[in-house]
Amino acid sequence: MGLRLFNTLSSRLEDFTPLNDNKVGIYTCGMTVQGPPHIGHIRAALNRDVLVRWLRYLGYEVISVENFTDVDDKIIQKQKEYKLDWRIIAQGNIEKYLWACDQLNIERATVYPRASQHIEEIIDLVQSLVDKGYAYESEGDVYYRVRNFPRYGRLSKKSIDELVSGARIEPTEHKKDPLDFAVWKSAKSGEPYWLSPWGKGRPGWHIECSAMSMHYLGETFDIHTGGEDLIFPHHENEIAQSEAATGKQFVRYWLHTGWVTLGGEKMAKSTGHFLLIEDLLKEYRPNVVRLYLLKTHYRNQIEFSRERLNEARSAYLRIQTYLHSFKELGDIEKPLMLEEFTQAMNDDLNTSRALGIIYELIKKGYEENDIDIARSVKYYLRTLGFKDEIPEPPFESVMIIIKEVMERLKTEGRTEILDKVKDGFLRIFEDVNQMKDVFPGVVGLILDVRNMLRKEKEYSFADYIRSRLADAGIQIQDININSSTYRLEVR
RNA sequence: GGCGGCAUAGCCAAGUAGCAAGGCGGCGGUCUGCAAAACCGCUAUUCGCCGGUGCAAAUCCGGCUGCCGCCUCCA
Repeated sequence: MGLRLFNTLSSRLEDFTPLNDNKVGIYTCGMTVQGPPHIGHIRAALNRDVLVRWLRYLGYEVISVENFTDVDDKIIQKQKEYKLDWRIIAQGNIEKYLWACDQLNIERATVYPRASQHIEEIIDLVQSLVDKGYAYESEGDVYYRVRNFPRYGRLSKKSIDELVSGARIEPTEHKKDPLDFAVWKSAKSGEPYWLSPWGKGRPGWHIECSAMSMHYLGETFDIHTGGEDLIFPHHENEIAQSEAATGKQFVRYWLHTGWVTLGGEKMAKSTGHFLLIEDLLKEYRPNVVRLYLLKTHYRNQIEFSRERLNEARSAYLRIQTYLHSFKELGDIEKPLMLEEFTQAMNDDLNTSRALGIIYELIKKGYEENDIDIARSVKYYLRTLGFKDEIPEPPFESVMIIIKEVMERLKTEGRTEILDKVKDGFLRIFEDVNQMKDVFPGVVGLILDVRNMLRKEKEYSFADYIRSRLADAGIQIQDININSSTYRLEVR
């Protein structure tokens, strides 16, 4: 069975078939960039990343578009607040967002259009809505006439009549009906503006996504993703605008990501109740954050919690420990348990189940000591977008440690061991071309010294060496009294 | 108030009709001078509550309870 996705439009799982052969167009509602990204934004981006990766894995050619809404009421407010041009604020937040995405190994979208770069398309779209009678001008604003679009509410499962009670008209607005929403807003003095048939103004929120998505992906395209909170009114309005203008179906599959909550409540910029991704990444490795987020199915709510993140860190460490127990891993063409993994991912991107398969493989890997199992684990981690992490040998630290050890041997008068270390050094350097190749030999030498000390029950010295190596990111495991092995920590 | 979602072990989380994946934690063990390491084993006769359908239900239907969200800016 092929890929099945949960479509918000139908509220059910549907078989996925692209509009054009194997080409898939995806539009993701990115941020309104009046503030820096928090973990909720990143969850949505990560979800898109996993989807795009999986579609490509299945052999589809994907064009992925993710927008930045850089002109809206909020950013204009910030401009006044900070006395900074809105473009500076937008640029700063866009950079932070892309930085965080890169950190998390979220593949870049094919294109990142900004509302302000597509004013022409937006004006054309507004004009076409006016021409068709779906929008009207009123004192420099242009409003979409919701009641003219019978399918309004289909995505969010709302009826127009239910909406009436909640709808309001702000004192600054000139709507004919409280349900109507602005597609073009006239500019007040000091606000950014573009020239339009309705005077100086700027796009309303919603219209930019219709204009940009159709510009890059066509009037009908395959997948539109975003956070659950965008279903209403944002995506509902996008559908209304786009379908009214073209007379065609706008989007075929609507996918929505569940919340990240904090203290049981939804994170939101508007309430100041959120955790910046920048701060989170100071505490947790990107792969740990990815594991934490993928452990729950994308449509479910996730409670943000350090305990959960710490759990993810333990689990991640276990995966890494397993993989790093192989010196040279290599790749595999056809991994084990491929059918199970494929089924899980095809079932609406069930990453939770997919991760379960990875853990099963690791367990089996230890039992059977089969390198193909480790290669399969690596293969699946990559498929899910985890960064390959190969620990850097801490060469400098090791050189400092061996110097310390030699000095201590000297002061304690252990010339016998000291001589062995010197001999060992000569042997290491006899057959080496590059300094970094010396690393395993030097660590081995330190471990030999430690084992000699252990044999003599010089435990405090031995434990000192163990702890110095641990400081440098080298974890020792004693096999027996004569030999020890080590593993490098990923830092 | 209207609409929608969720409720599975100590915690997290898959599973949507046929013996309850997995992770974290905990306990026991192997190894060890010790271990914070590593591995192995154990850890839900039961899926919020009540009733129904059915050979069979966590899974379908009805009711109840609790939590969350949307209806206003929001990923």
